[in-house]
Amino acid sequence: MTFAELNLHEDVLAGLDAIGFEKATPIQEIAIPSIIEGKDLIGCAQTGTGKTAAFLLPLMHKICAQKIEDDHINSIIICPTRELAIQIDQQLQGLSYFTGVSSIAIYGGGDGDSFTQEKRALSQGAHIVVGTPGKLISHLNLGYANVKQVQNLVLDEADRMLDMGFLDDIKKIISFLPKKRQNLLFSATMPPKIRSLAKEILTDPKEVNISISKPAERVTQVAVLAHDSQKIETIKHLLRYNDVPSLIIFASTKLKVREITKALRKEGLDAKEISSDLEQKEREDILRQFKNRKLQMLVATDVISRGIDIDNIDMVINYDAPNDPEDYIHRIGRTARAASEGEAVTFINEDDMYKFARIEQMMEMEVRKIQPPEHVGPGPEYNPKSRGNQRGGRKPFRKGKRR
DNA sequence: AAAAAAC
Repeated sequence: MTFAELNLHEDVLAGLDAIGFEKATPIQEIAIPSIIEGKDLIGCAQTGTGKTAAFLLPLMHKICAQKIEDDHINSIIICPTRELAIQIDQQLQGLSYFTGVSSIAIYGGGDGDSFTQEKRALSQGAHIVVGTPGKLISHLNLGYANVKQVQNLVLDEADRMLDMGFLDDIKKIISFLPKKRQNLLFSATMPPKIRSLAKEILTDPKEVNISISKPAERVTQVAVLAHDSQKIETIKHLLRYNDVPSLIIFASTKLKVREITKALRKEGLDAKEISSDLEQKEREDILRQFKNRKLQMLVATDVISRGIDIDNIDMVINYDAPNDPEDYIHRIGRTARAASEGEAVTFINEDDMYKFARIEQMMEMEVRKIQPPEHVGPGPEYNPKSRGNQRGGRKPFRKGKRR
C-alpha cells in the first residue's frame, strides 16, 4: 500500500516524496489509519519495521489536518536513551520538512544553553516533544511546560524503559497530562509487565504485532569459541581477511568497552568507544563520526543496541554474549539493514556458553560454532548443556533468590 | 553480575 492511499495530508506526503518513500511497511499500513482515527494502539515491533514513522506520520498528519498551532505541546514521545531521542527527532525533522510541524528533543547531559532552549520550547510550545524520562520530569516539575492541551502520548521501547526502572517516571509524566488523550505504546516484547502497563494507561487499544523474534535473515551468524586472551587477535584476523569498512563491537560492561578500545587502538586500529561514561557531547560526536563513516570501529555498550539506525554496517562483533538474550537480536540487528547483508560474530568463552545457549533457544535456531583462527590457538570446548560458571564452585551455599 | 537515565 502506498502512503498516498493511506490518505495522509499532502504536506506529509510531500516530505515522504522528497526522501523517496512511497510504500508503507506492514506496521505502518495498520497503525497509520488506526492512529488517525484516534484509537489507542499497542504495537509489538522493533526498529527496522518502520515503527518510528508508523507513529510520526499520523501525528504529523493530525497536526496538519487540524491546523494545530504550536503555541502549546501537542504530542509527547518518551524513549529510553538520549541517542534514541535525538534520532527520533531527526527523523521527524526530515519527514516534516514541508509541514511546519515543530519539534524538540529533550534529554540529559546538556549544558546551560540547551536547558534554556528546552525551557523556551516547552513554555512557548512545540508540536512534538521527544525526550528521555528524567529530563522530561525535571522540566515538568518546574512548571512552565505548556502541557495542558497534549493530545498524544507515545511510549517507545516500552519494555526497555520498564527494564531500566522508568515505570514510576512514566507515571509521573502522565500525571501532568490531560486525562483525555490518545496513547500509543510500542514494545519489542510483550511480557506481563507491559500488558499491565498497557491495561493501566491505554483505552481499548488496537493491537499490531510485527514482532520479529528471529533475526533478519540476511545476517550471517557465527559463534567463535574464544578465550578472552584470544579475542583481540581474532578481531585482527577478521579484519585482515574481510572487507569491513564499518563495524560495531558490543560488550556488556563499560569497563570492557574501555579496555577493548584501548587494546584495539594499541594495535593501530581505528576504534572509539561509546558508553554512558562519556560526556554527552562526545557520545554524539563519536556516533556522528561513525554514521558518517569517518570512524571504522565503534566499541559500544548496549546503549546503542536498541533502536539506533546506522546504514551499511558490515559486521557486528559481540565481544561477549549479552546478559539479556533480547539484546542479542537487537545488537545483530544493527547490521544488514535496508538492502544490505551483514555478518554477526559472537565470541563465547566458558562463561558465555550458558547465556548463548539461551539465546539460541529463544531464536529457535542453532548458530554455527567455530574455533578461533589457527595461529591464535584452540578455544574452549563447546557443550550447550554446560552451564558454564553458573554453578561453578563459588556459590554453592548461597541462599535466597537470585536471578 | 549490567546498562541506562536528572542536576
